Amino acid sequence: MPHEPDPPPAKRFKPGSPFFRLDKKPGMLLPRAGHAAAGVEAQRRHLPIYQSRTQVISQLRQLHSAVFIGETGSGKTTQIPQYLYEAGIGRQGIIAITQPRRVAAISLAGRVAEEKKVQLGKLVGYTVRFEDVTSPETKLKFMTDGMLLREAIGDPLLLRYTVVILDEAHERTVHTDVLFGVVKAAQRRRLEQNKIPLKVVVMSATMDVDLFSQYFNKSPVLYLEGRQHPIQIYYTKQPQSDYLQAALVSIFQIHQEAPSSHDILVFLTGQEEIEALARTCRDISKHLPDTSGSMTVVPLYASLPPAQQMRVFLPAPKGSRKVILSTNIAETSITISGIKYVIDTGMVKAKRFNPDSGLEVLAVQRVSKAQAWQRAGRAGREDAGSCYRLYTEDEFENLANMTVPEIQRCNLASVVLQLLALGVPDVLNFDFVSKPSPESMRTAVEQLCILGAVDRKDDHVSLTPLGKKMACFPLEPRFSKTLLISPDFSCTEEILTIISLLSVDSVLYNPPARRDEVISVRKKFISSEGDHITLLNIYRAFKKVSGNKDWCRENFVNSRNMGLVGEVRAQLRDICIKMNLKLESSVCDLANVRRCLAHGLFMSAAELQPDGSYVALDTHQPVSIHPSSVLFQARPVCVLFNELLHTSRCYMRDLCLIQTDWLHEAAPEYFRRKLRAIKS
DNA sequence: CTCTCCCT
Repeated sequence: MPHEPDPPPAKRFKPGSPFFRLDKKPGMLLPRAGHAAAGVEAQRRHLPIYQSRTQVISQLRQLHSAVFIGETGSGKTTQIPQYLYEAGIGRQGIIAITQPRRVAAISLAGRVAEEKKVQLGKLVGYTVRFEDVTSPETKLKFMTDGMLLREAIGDPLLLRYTVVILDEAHERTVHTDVLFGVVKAAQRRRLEQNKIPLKVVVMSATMDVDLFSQYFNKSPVLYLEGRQHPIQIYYTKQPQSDYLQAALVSIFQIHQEAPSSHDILVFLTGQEEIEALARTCRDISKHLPDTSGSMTVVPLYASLPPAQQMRVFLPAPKGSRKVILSTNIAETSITISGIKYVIDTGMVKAKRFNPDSGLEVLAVQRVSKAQAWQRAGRAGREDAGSCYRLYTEDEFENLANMTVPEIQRCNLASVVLQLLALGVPDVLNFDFVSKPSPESMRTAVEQLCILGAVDRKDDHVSLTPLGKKMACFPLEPRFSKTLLISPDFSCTEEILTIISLLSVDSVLYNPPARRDEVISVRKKFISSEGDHITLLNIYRAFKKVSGNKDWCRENFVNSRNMGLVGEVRAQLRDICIKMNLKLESSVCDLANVRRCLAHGLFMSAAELQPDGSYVALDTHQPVSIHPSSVLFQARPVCVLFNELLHTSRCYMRDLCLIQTDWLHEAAPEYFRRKLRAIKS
């Protein structure tokens, strides 16, 4: 290398402030409770929240809406629902507690059922997609936020519920954000109609809850202290130009100095980076003197097969240090015990949405302060820990306070369709906590118009009969549309399979280290008609061996995701049957299947240009075939794509070969307008 | 010449 290497950043660490939040708002300040004893009841009494039980109950009795700030370990999520129930608040109906993630809903319900000494599914239950463990006796119901939203379509006033607790509100998922508006409207309308009132409780782990409080008519904010152990924060003295190099140096500095039982968790941005750093760490640790002890490097990201993901929970061999290299999956979704050190690169890969181009951009960007605190917190779950931030304190101060809510970063077609199905009178002016831009709302309405899901007269938007049917499917509008027109092409069974495959994470597992093997084993499934048909072939082969796990391993198929495909397919098929859709199969005529796809997905099409490049027909922007596509080497004249993703270039992912004239027969008016737009 | 993460 021509340049002198950067001096190791870890040498320049200086101690920062320990992890104490001094900006506590007035409210209920609780002393730290002693250590939890055995016995479920005793453990409940030892939670920090227990000592303010009476206050919490009396507040909740009086208030229509309340906002809680609860630190990690405060016990808010398991205790507040029980306090409400035990105090007889909202006994006429059900207390719903929403979670952004399925596993959280399931495990919390299990925990509370244990505490109440009842069988799960009786008094305490949960509802997530594909699983409803509730009964008529259920009064405390943990559910995913998406599930409550689905239920709201049939019951916009949420009349089954007397209390809705929106937990993890700081994460600002689209579902939670839409629910804010739904529960607020339900609360108001129930009051107007003299129905049983709806209590709303918002729970957040971060301090900046003014927005929530303002939104719910300035409802009071109550503070609950947690049981987070102190975390020493370190910053670098100088900004780092290469966060990977900085991470590497920090890992080995800790490795040289700390006892081998102290595990390290490193936050990185993606699979490729993680696998590369894993390789480097293993190489270096092999060449260290024996005195420094060995190192067990474990990669962690979502597309890893389940068996490999489980490795993060296994203790390292005696005398070896566990180093986990993870994406933001370890920020919230997966909790690993024994982490003493967190190394935060300060970077994350995240999606942004450009409403003008309709383009989603996946880019490496800086985390928010809230995210940085979340990452640091992963070091203090059982004991005091340390967090090494690979950026300066100034850089930290310049980070955004909160991550931009997802609703301002995604395509809103589904959201708008859902709101219309809920009977929201004026969608364009829906009362969001954080408004998405008017352009992205307009883009969504326009997309739904083109699909025939909505009618627009001046500023009034309404659902068409087709749109009403589309909203019944838990799918993106373009997919429900494709499914609904599939009987015209006598291929509903094939479309069900393809859409299920496209709406879960990829069923293909591509370990970079075994690339040649993957290519040779996948050959037998590949179709010159594109990725959709290739996926269909894989699904059919999977069915033929009845989902055999060994077959999956040999063929680099992710069996968990493939299992999910089966569940999604069964659910969609049930909805089709309820709608009296004719379920026919077009086993051999796959051209017919592709023609059906063209009729539903015509908005995502691209055409080959004379110079060999591609242009998206909707936005006219230059696009390229993603190298993972089976059509990467081919030069198809006209294709559909499942997704546009802007990374190093603007890539089309999952392509399907089609004929250009199918597009014109599918949406003549739309393409006539597009042509006029090109000419002018 | 390559894919953050959830969810109905």
